[in-house]
Amino acid sequence: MASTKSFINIANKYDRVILLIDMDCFYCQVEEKLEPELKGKPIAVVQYNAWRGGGIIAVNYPAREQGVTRHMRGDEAKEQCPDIVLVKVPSVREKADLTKYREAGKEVATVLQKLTPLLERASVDEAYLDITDEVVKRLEVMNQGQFNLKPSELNSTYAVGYSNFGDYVQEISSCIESDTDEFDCNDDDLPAVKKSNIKLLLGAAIANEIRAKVKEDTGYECSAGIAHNKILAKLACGINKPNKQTILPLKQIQPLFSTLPLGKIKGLGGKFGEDLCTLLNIKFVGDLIKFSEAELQRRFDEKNGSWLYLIARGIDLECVTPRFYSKSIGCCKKFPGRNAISGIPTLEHWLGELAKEICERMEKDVIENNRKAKQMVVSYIQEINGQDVSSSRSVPLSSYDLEAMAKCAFDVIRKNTDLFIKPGSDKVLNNPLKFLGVSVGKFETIETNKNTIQKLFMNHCKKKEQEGSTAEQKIVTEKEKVPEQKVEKKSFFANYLKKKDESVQGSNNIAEESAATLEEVKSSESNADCKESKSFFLKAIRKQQNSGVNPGEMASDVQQKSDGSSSAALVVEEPQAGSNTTSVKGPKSFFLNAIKRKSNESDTKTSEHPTTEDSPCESQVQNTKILEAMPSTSSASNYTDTYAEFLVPEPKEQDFTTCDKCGKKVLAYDFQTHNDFHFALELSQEQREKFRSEVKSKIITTPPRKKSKISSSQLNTSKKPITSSQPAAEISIAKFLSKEQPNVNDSDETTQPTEKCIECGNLVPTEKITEHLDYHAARKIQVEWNKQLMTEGKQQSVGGQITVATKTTGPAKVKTKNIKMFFATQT
DNA sequence: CATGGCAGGTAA
DNA sequence: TTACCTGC
Ligand SMILES: Nc1ccn([C@H]2C[C@H](O)[C@@H](COP(=O)(O)OP(=O)(O)OP(=O)(O)O)O2)c(=O)n1
Ligand SMILES: [Mg+2]
Ligand SMILES: [Mg+2]
Repeated sequence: MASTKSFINIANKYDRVILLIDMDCFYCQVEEKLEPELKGKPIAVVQYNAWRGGGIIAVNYPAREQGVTRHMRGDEAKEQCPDIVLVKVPSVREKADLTKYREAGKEVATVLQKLTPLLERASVDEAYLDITDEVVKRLEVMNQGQFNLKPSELNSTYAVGYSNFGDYVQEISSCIESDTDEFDCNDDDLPAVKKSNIKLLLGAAIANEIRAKVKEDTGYECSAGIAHNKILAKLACGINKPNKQTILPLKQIQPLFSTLPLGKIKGLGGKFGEDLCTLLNIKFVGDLIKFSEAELQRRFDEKNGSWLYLIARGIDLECVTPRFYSKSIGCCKKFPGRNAISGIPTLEHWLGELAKEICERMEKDVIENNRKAKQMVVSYIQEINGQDVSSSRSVPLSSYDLEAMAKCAFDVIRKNTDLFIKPGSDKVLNNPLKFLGVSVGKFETIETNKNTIQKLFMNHCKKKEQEGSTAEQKIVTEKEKVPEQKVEKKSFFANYLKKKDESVQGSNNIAEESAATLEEVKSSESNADCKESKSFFLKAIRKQQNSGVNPGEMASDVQQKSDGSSSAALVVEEPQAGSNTTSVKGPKSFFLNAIKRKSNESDTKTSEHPTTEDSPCESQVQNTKILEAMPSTSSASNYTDTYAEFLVPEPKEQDFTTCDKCGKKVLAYDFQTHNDFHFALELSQEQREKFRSEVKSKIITTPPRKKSKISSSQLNTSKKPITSSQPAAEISIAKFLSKEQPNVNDSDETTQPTEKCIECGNLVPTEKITEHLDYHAARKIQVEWNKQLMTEGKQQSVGGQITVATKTTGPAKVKTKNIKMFFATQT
């Protein structure tokens, strides 16, 4: 198994152009799209509004203006902003269900994937895109004299360090012209540094196209960061939001870092970042630069030390690893405080609910992605002697059956708990559970008899295409490994599968996992075949169609090692996926009692249950025979009481629930405990005494109250200082310091081969021609830019054009701004 | 007792 | 493999 992450060579540190696309207030946008009347109003998305109005997990921008933030309770938000509309996350099976946001995220990612092969989803609402290839192509087009970048393509773009974006563009050309400010870049004298700004600018144009397409296809708005690596792209993205994009130019990194709190860097926002600040007595990212790599490695560890050393310099070598689908499917629920699960029937109930959700999502996943999870992980937190102890156990997963999974999860917890059942009882847990989680992962592609051979050939054909299209990589040996006797069929399969590829592409069935790895991808970039005016989108689409493979591993010429990347095998559609053994709803029913009783008695509980009695699982289970896998659960006792409050997912404004047993009014969030109390009452007197005495002793022996969490196996970690050093490359930057047009041969010191520039007719050393052409490219950008500025007087139309480009009907801002404002001033 | 429900990555 | 960290 390739260890997920891979890294580029440091020599290519500035070569890539990376985008980070992050949706604006994503869950809110999802809700606004579903309920368009919400647009423009302040809204927030909450889950579980019963307690203090629920917890806010997303806030739209109008609401942010009024000071509403994530982490607030719904009630606080109402206080802060009385007009706010609180939208609830759907509750399914008495727990928050995030399906609609996952689906929306996938919809967006699908658009991105179509445009950019090398995509890594980083969360439900963001993705990294490596667009180096496309940028390089456009650069070549520019250098051939077919210039195509217009200022309007850089609408909504910002550059860190420039209050007016036009200044940035202007400076790019003057920078290349006079070259003097390459001085402050005491970095390697790489041509990459010179190309940096132009590449980023082209990246911004591409980002704009991508964002426009996302808006067009999905209706959602997003922001983007444009930089030479993932860390900086992510950082940049957050600087201007919403619906904006931000370039982080090389030369603005250090100025930015000098006042940027360390915690703003992804990965340093937690304890590690805190430790860093304390141990090194620093506050800002820029403060890191004074430490040698060796010292950082000594104080932390080798890996972190090197990483920090580079980060301080704005360098991050992590590849964009192509990944569209998640590696795991999980769900979990907390049972805080007095909601802790203390009865076995309650535990069974919740494991059943969690397993049910997992099963449903897995069934969708198997159809969509043609893969099966091979492992299940059960996580839980139990309170032991007043301390929260978290554990997780993994088990091999062979069946997708709800009951089997639930029973398995139950057994896992039981077997890994020293004292599972309270002594003297058969239903009371010795250690209340405060958290339950079930997740599945370790997916493997389904190999049916039918498609195994097909895929074999598919992969084979793809490899062949790759070899043909990229470079002179042979791997002939591997090719010849294919059984000879099947050679005849080969062409047939190739054609057949190619067709398949195309149709499957459209439905985005791309599996990222596959075996083919190429050692070195040459950065030839000498392909002059693609003609000028072909659109980015057309090219992207054509690329996809040409090879059924996810072109990810080829996508970047600067990605020298593709060991961690994938040549995705396309998934063959399987019309009868459901007919397999996957959805066996057998007669065995571990939790039948729980489910049955819930159905039977739900009407006797607090009246208004919007329950799921008609769900196929339950009705089916009801009609099947009982197999009592868990003897201890067989006896009656009204355990539905123990989770009754969760059967009322929407208690509206009722903070109180009436207890059926004693008629008392009980705080809703105390109800589970209250019912556990009744549950305890039903136990024998003797058991109860025991129970109480233990509770007492617990209270007595519990000192002031610790909030610490511990794990079942305690061990102390110590640091491992390892040192190594690395010489820094020193290359002169003098050769970039010419005046006027750079690189032009003004003296005859030459035995060098030269070339006549198609732009200016000057003779330029052949090896410098690209660089020289960059200069012209930059000039042209400026000229175009200035043209735009010239017509400022009547620019209203242009401004309108630009703002209308996104088709927003909303508050028509910017209307009366002059053209400078068009480039958006930063705050 | 109170963000909660996710998901990915790493050390040991 | 498990516990923990980090971030959305
Ligand atoms: N602690 C968190 C953070 C975020 N989310 C969800 C809700 C968000 O809408 C979505 C994306 O998270 P972001 O951090 O990207 O925040 P938003 O997209 O909401 O806002 P922004 O415009 O700042 O990106 O993930 C969540 O459930 N819990
Ligand atoms: Mg977002
Ligand atoms: Mg995000």
